[in-house]
Amino acid sequence: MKMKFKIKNEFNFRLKNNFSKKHRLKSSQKRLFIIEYFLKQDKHYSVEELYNQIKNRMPGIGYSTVYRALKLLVSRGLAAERNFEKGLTRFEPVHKEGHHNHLVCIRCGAIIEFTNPAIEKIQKKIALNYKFTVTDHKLEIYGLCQKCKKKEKYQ
Amino acid sequence: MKMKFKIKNEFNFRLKNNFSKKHRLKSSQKRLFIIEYFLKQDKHYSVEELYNQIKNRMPGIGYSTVYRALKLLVSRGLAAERNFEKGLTRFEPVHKEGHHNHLVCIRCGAIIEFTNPAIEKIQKKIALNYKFTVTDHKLEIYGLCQKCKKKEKYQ
DNA sequence: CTCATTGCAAACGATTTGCATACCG
DNA sequence: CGGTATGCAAATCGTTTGCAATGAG
Repeated sequence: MKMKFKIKNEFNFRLKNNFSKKHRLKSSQKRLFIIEYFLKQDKHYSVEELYNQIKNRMPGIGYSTVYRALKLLVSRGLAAERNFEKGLTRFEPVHKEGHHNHLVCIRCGAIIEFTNPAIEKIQKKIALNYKFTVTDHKLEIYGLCQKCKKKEKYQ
Repeated sequence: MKMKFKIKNEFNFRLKNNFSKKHRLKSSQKRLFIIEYFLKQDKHYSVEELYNQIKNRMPGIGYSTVYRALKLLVSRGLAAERNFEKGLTRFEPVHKEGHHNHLVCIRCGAIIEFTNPAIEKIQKKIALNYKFTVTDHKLEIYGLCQKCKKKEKYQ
């Protein structure tokens, strides 16, 4: 059973181009499934989390296959690695520019992305000030989300 | 040979108070040496880096002693853990409030701290907007520092 | 003396890799 | 067929801990 490669969106388009053409990858069934699932979910997965979810939907899959698929996406600029918690890498799909900011709930782990032009602007100014050429940046605000705040109250 | 505990600055003052009194730690010679060295240098050390430097100055010291001294500082609020690179924890002295922002050179690893009231303000606004209670935040700008930019040119 | 601290080696958890096998075009 | 992708188990790397020995008050 082969999987047809449909160009549903920009992701798949970029995948097709980058994978098949540029690097002559054979885009196996398994890899495609992992990648599509990951991109579709659009969450911040650790390798293990993604592996567990994929495993249920496609039994027999190996941890390293998931791991390597994610690494592949990173190397092609289609995913980014994050280190919210120490000792654990999370992967997020790279949709577009500007998604470098996160609100992270320290209790339930919820992650909210946001963009803010004002902050971007200030960052550029600061970098300029120190004569830095910016390649990347990230802003993370840690705290309690609304839900967890309420829970804390009644404990 | 015993080491006298002099109150040179706020750090030592807090150390003395927190360590000796509150927790009845015996502040051994080795631990004091590590802590003083770490605080004086005021850099972003990994355990290993600090260990290597200390080892030269105080042979026979063990890795875990350095590790535990750093953890101790963190638990007393005198140091903070950072995860600039993945899989590696760096420790920085906590001098005062507001030092949560860093410029990190991706080539030479140089780290510059900075504060910016405007950014702090915007962060608060964003958190409020999502009904988050902020406990911590960090902003990291990655790029090439002036020196490394020049080097790149002539390679 | 009593309890904290230390060094070592071993345990740990996440990440990465070597290799034989399966898969793809 | 010739090279890529996969699964497994083992290697790696940073971090953490158990424990017997040492040090401090």
